[in-house]
Amino acid sequence: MPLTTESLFRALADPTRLRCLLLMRGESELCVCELTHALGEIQPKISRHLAQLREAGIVADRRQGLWVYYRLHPELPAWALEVLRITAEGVANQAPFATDHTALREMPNRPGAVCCA
Amino acid sequence: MPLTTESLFRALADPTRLRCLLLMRGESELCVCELTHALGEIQPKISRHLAQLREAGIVADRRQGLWVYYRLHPELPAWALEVLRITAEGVANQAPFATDHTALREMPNRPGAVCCA
DNA sequence: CCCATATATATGATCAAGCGTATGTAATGC
DNA sequence: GCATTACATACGCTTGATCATATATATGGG
Repeated sequence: MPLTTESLFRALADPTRLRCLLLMRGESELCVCELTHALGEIQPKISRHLAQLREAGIVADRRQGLWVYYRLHPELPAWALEVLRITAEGVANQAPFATDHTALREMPNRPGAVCCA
Repeated sequence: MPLTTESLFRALADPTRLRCLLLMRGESELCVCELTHALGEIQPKISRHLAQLREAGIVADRRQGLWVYYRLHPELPAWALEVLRITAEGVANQAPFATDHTALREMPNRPGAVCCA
């Protein structure tokens, strides 16, 4: 079932989901605890929104050990990626999007960094 | 109050509103009866959605005689226009968006055409 | 097997979205 | 003033979104 405008824009309409997507767009993939830390939200809230994005076909997930990594779905249509790109540029200087990337980079003990450095 | 990602994407998430916006993007401005006819929906439904778009600052309206003409708000930020452009291209061949433009052009007695031709 | 960590889901409550029908308002012409 | 046309809004209803808290599941290490 292809991605509809309704399902994409409904996903982007919630700031929590949009923040996650814009973070994933910058990094190759992110686990739940990284997103939880970067956004400063509680884990069940992040997990529920990620489940919605997964069910809509907007993100893909991959389990590695204890961690589940999320990334933009590799088969996302080009127009959806363009919408994300335009949005990322449009909100680059706005809260809370602007601070999410720095909060992520300042996170201690990031799983990927710990085991693969 | 500037347009937020939340208010824009929430507006685009409803197919009725998105169809109206993509039609307005192609024409200079459209009155309610033109949108009602093009979409094949009842008038109060169109009117309620247009009110939401107006309150969100996404469209502007202008009364001329009996008719109220709606257009994309002239102060819409560039990134919002870009999102609309990408979306219009992405769904150009999909129902119901593809047929809306032709349904509009085949409408008899369009107000603008009647009085100004 | 038991425990700790990471993530997912269930629960119950609150709040907003969207709908069709009915009615209100605004402009025009007679 | 009255009727007509165009548009807006109120009402009652149903459905769905989001949340915080609590609990379940999964993996890896002792």
